[in-house]
Amino acid sequence: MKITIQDLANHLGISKGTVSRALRGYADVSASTAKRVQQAAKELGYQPSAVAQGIKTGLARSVGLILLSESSAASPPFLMQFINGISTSIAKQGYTLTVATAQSDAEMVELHRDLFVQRKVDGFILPRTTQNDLRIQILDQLKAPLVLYGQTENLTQYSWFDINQVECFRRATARLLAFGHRHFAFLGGDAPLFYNSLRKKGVELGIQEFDQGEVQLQIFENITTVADGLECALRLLKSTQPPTAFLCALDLSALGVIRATKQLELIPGEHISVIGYEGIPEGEFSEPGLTTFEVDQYEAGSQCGVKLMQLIHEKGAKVSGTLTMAVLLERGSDGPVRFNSGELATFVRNRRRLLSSQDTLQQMTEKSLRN
Amino acid sequence: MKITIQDLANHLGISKGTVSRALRGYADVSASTAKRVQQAAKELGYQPSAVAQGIKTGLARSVGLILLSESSAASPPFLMQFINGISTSIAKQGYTLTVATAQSDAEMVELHRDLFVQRKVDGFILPRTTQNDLRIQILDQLKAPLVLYGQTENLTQYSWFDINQVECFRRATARLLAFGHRHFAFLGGDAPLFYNSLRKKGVELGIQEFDQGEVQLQIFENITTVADGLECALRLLKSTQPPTAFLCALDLSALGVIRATKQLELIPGEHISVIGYEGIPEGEFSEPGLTTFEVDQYEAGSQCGVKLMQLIHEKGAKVSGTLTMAVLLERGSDGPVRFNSGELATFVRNRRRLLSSQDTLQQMTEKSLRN
DNA sequence: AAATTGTCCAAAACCGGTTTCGGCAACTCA
DNA sequence: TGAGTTGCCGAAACCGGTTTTGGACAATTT
Repeated sequence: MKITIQDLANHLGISKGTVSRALRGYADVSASTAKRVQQAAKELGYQPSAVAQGIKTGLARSVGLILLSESSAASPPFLMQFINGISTSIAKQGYTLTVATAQSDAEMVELHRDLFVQRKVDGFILPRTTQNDLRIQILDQLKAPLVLYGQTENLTQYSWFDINQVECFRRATARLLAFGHRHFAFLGGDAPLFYNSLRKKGVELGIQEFDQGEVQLQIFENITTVADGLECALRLLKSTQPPTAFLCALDLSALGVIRATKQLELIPGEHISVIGYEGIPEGEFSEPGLTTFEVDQYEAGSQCGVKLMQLIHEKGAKVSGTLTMAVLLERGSDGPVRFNSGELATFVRNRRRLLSSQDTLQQMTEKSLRN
Repeated sequence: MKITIQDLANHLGISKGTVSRALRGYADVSASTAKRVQQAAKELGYQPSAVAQGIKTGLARSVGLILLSESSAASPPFLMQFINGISTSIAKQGYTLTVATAQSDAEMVELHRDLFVQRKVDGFILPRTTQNDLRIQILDQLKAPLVLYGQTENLTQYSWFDINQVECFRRATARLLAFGHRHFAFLGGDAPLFYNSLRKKGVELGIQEFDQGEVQLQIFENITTVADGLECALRLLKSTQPPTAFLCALDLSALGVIRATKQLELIPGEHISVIGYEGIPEGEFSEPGLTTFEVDQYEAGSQCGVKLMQLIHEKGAKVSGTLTMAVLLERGSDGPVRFNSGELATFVRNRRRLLSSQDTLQQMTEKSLRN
């Protein structure tokens, strides 16, 4: 059914070795024979089996990307563009992307090991790096090529690509300080992931640079969904010392904060300020638009792919790290401070009284209508 | 570096053929030898190379999923769960998922051909099926196993999995008719894709069953984003014969409709009704929550994976189609009709007059403040 | 004219597995 | 005791490529 190199050789009346050398461009094949072979290969639609090639070269011509399925009740927004970037950048060298999902950290490690020892992939891209990443440990043992999307400790031994998140959050903080804000909340994301410490560090750095002893910062962790952000912001805004500026590690939680302001009939960008990070499409359509850092996930995937190709092909290739910036999208969710924390607390308290009296009014109206 | 079957055989002082047979569970190996081999394999961490295995069996133990990158400025919301479903269901038989992206339809077809001819994958899952799918044509020629996620014409020759979208939209339409709505808009999605015709058919069927000659239906196509839905709904609501019920092929466009109502200060579920399809997470957090059909993408991926495994392994396996239902999530965006189309038009007209006079007022205020 | 060099290709070895084949030793049965 | 089974395993063939080796022949040099 499928045509093999032997079929092609028979068809041309030459040996399969010659066919192979002709197709791979060796010099010891006459130009005329080479042309004849290439012609015939095209006509008969012959393409060498990647599997058979792999056995001699020891390469599967595929790279692995393993995702934790648990984390993704909502799909990681970055996924499609990231995959697209990887896939496109490695396609040039005939590589494809193998995607697998693990249900737990333990399975994650196993999967990396198995895929590599079974030669299903030649290397890995590791997103969502942690402080002490178990995947890195096992892949180190196996001497498997890897590229990190994100940073970790002891970075010098690995190739990696990342956004300068410390700088992003430093700038975001400086921006809000310049707007006059003095009471901050940092809504962190997945605590075990390295990005979280970087974003937090950026905030702390920004405040430290300013430092006049008057700045308040409250820090929260594991605020990863809209619901989390909503709940956290509601609690804070109802407190006696509410922050006037919310720095969110993730756009999703920032959208939750905006939703909380809606419930209290506060206006983001006016009564309070919110800045997110990632640049998910929904941020453009919230009311007001979410000020955030837009990350180019295609570029990230692409760079990771290129770096991994270098490690796999150029033996003795140096590892390399790259840090780029995300772009600040200035939309409407942040702005000059209007209330300080105390004033905001009072404002919210009055609003809630008003709202609940409206509720009561509405309940009374409805009740009277039902009777 | 990597341990081969020969290494293992030498280590045990037996032939590699015996090692292979022992590991694959042949009966003509003594129980004691088999145990010894398995023990040693575990200790030395030997796992057979999938590449080398593949050359004899002719299988790559991987299935292909090729995505059109152009379509995904926003990531297809379904992606992560779908991938998770496929990956998990095929992992049992040692299969992995190969994901590639194409930039155009032509490249899409090429990629399918090349990946199969090069034996990088043993079969394909085809999402986003069209009426006359080019991918199917080429894979037919190659006799490549395939499973459709979605339907197409001449379904009997293929294995496929799909949601009964006709029935979903028939029910949605019947529901809105029962609520008293008589003026409908159907906001279709990608016109070339087969799902679009199915969802439209469901709407038409629902209306036809009811048919008292008084129902109006306006149909639109290629409304695939929030922005599209917003723009389309604004235009419709400002018209002289606005629909009171919006049936949206996609949740994203339904969210756009809801946003349009916000701009006009209409209340979805009260002044108009909106129903979506897909069950994206954002639908839960809109105000009001979006009534929609929730599709289990994990299940979809899983079923596609299982069907494909059957086609690849059980030779002479029958093709099979499966149709399941999505679950209607009754949230707040639809409800009993309040205005008929004419009344709604008047209502909107008055609202707009009011809003623009507010705008003018605000402009005047601002102007006076500036002076 | 003989020796050397260069060109081109067939043959064979190899990659790491799987599977078939055949043979030895031990056992069964008449 | 001898023929026929059976259990177990080594040897070898095979899968579809790549790469090395070696040889035939022509062209060039001496």
